[in-house]
Amino acid sequence: MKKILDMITEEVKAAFTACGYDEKYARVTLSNRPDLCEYQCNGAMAAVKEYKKAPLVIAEEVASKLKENPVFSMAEAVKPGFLNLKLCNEFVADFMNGMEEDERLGCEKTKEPKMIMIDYGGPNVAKPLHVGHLRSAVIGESIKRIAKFMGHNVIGDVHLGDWGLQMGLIITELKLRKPDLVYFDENFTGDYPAEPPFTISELEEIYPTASKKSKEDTAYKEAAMQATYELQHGRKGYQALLSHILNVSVTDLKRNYENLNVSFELWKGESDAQPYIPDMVQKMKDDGYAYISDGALVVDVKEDSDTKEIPPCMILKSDGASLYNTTDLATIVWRMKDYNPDMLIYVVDKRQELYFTQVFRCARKTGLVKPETELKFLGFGTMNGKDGKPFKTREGGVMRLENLISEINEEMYQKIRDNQNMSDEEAKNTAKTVALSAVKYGDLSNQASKDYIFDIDRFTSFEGNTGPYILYTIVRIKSILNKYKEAGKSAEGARILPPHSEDEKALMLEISKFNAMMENAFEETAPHKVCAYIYDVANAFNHFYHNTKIMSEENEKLQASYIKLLELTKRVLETCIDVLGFSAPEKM
RNA sequence: GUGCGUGUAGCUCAGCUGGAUAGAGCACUUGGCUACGGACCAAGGUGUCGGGAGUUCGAAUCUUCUCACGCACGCCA
Repeated sequence: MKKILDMITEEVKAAFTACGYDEKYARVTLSNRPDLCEYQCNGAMAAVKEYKKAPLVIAEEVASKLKENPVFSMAEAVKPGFLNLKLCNEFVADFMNGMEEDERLGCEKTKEPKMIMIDYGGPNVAKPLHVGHLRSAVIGESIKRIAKFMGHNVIGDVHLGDWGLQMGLIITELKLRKPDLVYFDENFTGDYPAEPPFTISELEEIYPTASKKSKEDTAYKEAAMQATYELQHGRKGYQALLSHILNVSVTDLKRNYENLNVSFELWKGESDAQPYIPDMVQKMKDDGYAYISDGALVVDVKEDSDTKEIPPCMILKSDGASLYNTTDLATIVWRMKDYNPDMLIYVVDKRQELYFTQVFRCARKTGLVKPETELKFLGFGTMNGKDGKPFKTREGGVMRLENLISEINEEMYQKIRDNQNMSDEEAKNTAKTVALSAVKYGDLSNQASKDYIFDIDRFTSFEGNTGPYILYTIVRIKSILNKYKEAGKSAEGARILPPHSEDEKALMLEISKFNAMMENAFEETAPHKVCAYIYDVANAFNHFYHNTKIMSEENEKLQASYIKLLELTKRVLETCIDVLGFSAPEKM
């Protein structure tokens, strides 16, 4: 389905042309004076120079042409040269019916599906998720869903931090505690046990302990570095341990992400990129891109247009070891090889922007990616507490994500239990659903790139621009639809009639923006646009709802039309919250 | 020091590919409930859009200077 704005623009273009003006002046926008009109065109004022006529004259000519057009119920020229437009009710109703009949609500899939890989999540194995991981997961998941909805092939990769000293530390600590384990016996040749020698909670305790020790004890640290080295150079027992660590950790991570309604197609880690490093580095050397600078192997990534000196991208440290850049580049290698993506999106803390600029340029320069492959850095801002400083626990420590979520679940549970008579079980599940909407909507309704203040009280409120408010609106619609059904009625096959009130028309006009909004949200990778849209729709619906008695409407056809409009509203809202990554309960 | 980002109502945020009177929510005041779910709705006022200059018929939006804050700037990730 065409976008409503495009349909209107076409009509206005025709009018401009018919009056002898270039159609480029016929750009139509949403009215910024809803009291005066629904849509407007400011082209007459811009056309003054070319045609040497008063803007009002031009606007009036076009307006009189448009008055003959059945699409518009009003077309008038105003003061300096504005062209104010209102849509004909029948036209709007047709558009609603078009959306209603389409399973995609009038939003066509892209004609050129791309293979898009999204790198988000970024947890470290053996370390619990903390609040710093929240944004990447929430934003990445939403971007993924928006892209999928638009018809692209999308793969989310969690990109585990499973490489480096942290593994050596865990092995070292474990060896100290349980030296008799077969993993430490270099002469062992049999099969290693299938059962891991630790639980997730032990693992989560081992790492910080080891990390702390290594900072105080140099011998300990050296042992850990040695273990890391041996692990990375094929020591069997250690590799068996690594896979245990991975299994235990990933199982736990999956459970945590599931609670967030976040999932990944790929659970690859930094370690998966390691096999690609030697060839990649060799090729960079052979091609003459990589050279030694201050002992390290680097690739220049400066460009003439830079306003600032961009340091070279480091490929290997002066001791020959790989580093973050190396792993990320090698990750690009396998991603291109296995999936040949048209676009790679990184949902990462915005402070890493310079790093990724270097990595992207290096990948492009050394031919790791196709010239047309799009590399996109989607940096997000910090999640701050009410004091405007990075979010911490009351004690000032790093907040575990799990704790944050259960805190919010609990708060929501209290609210729901007090207000609804439902079973405890049901209240808990509903609370989880609503709490997730609070967290995600609270995050996504802000622009990703900005820092934002995580205010539990505000996010969990049922009033205002919040997730719960959106859910409440959906639940309310469901309730009416059920009542209608319980009354033994069906709106099957009914048409949405032209609006009977200003409120109803306003709701329709809001709804009609759906396809344009979704397309835009994808292009700008901007979930907050989806939030803004559903908030507008929810508001428009509530106005309409408040002024229109639906169940007591006696005209059956009109009532069926209302029901259809409600169903459409519900579908639109549900589709939107689905791409945002949460869902609505039946009751709340 | 250099570069990037941010600065809009008391608070939290939209708007930023130039348009009419700069918008929401929260908070505050007032009014409406034995309810198609009042967790709602209606009404009320709040602004040197950080500041100056410029471009333009027209600037929160574009250019430039400037102030404040934040972040990043080769062997961490």
